[in-house]
Amino acid sequence: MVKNAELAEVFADIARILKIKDENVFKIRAYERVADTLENLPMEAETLYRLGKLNEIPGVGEAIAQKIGELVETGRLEYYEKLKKSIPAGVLELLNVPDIGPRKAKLFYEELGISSVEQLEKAALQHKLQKLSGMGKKAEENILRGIELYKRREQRFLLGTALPIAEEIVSEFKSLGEVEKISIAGSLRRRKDTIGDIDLLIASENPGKIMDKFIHLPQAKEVLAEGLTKSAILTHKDMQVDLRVVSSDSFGAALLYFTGSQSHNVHLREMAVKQGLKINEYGVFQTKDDKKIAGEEEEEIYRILGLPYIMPELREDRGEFAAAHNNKLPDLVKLNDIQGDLHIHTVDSDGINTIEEMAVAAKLKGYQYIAITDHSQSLHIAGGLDEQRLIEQINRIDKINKNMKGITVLKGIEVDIKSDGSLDISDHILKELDIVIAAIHSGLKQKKEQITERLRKAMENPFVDIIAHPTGRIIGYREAYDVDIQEIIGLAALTGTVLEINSSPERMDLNDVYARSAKEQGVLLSLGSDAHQITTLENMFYGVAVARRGWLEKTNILNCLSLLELKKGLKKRQ
DNA sequence: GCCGTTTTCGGCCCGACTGTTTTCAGTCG
Repeated sequence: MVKNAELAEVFADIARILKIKDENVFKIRAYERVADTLENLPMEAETLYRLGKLNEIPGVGEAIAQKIGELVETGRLEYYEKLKKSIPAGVLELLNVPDIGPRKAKLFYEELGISSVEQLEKAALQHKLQKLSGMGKKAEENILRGIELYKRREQRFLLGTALPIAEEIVSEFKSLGEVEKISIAGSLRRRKDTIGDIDLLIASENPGKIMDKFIHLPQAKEVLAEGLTKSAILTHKDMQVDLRVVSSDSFGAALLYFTGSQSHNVHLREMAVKQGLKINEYGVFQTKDDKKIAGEEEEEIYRILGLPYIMPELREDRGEFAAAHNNKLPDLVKLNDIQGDLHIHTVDSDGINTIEEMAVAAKLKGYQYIAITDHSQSLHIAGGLDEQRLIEQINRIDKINKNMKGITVLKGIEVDIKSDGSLDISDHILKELDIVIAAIHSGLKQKKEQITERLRKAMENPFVDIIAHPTGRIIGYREAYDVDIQEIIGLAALTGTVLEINSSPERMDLNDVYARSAKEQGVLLSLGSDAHQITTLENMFYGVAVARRGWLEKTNILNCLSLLELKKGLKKRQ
């Protein structure tokens, strides 16, 4: 089985090589686009190939379909192998260094034989680069600086890491009188699960004062760039923050532009051209007389193009334009649509607060209910409950519910799916619970068929309501286990099992793409904070972010239901 | 290389900044 990620890498690589070979830019863009599409496709391209449906993937035409076929059938691609022979892999790596694009990479390789970042650094230190045509002293210095940056910030940051930092900076600016408007932009505003850098946008008539404050922020370790419209700093965590200042009447256009995504912007601008309009970061202009007709608000820009407002989370060019055109945009779920939290741990396993403490905190958040879902016995390391301790917990929760007003505590468990697919709590006990979530925590390296089979067995159990963190990924640390996610979604639909969007920022699992696919197949999703203490109940925010990026409405989410409706939505207990 | 309520061929978003240039190429978002 060839994974989409592998296909995507091949096409991204092809695009990079073609860049250095100075090929047609539109051909390059075609490969880049298809790489991006494949990476975010909910289905395996191989499956589509077998069904003869590759042409349904946007950006896949005859030539690329043929290449995917060759990769699937033979595991390699002759065209790609040939290309690779012409350019050393290290030269492609040079493209990852800021300030180095295809022209410079080619120049360094052809003139000086440089084929790795290390060699490039050495050549720069020996001042060999400045002698090349088109280069100079400053350009060489910038390359050394770029290499430094490249070494330090190769990784992406979790949404949950970047957002608090961004919000802290925003709040520091809000007190400044010169700030007319301020917003987070970029992928952070689109709530992607990982972020490359933080983009901020401010409307002000006094950019000098704004920039001065920016480069002197306590968070700033280093100033990377300083200008009147655009500056950049590096925080102590080596996170880059870009700030742009525009005038108030361009704020909407600038926000639209800096929020992206790139492909959303391109699509939007292409639409505008067809209507005799031009969009840039200053506004919308009529092509015939260059008259500005919008720019202050994002809403008016969409409106002029005949579109309803498109939420930032949807701006990925994954069908939002067609939906907007047909008035079929989803009414995205909001944080306050959430009526309760269905994945919570306590001191009874590896949490640090008691059931009562979690319940009181949840009540303060306005929840109607929470489910206590501690680990089960197989997870020794987490102090998982055996059947006796679970029964004891059930009794305790009954008492708590008698005394607690304003919130209902549901009796639950995060039951372990063992490596043979059986559960480590017996059915007659599970039957006594209000809600059962099942999850895989071991045997993560099993073959796809085995993992899929384990999950199938769990879903077919009449007492299992929810599958927790269905792919098992830990962002930046552990890949998802090998599972046929489309089969899981199909089985969820068939068995009436709910799939979780685990809201912990390092999981966010299911992710946006799969959540959307689940919705389209009529599967209900549940949002669980997976809180192990009071403070992480707040992680629900990140689950909502995934849900919104996955086009989910509140009707698609189990815990947007009232307690009464929730019980109807779960599997029936005999 | 893809794509089509303007096109099956001729298009394919738009501008800022930087550095090396005497008018522009390269890179970035």
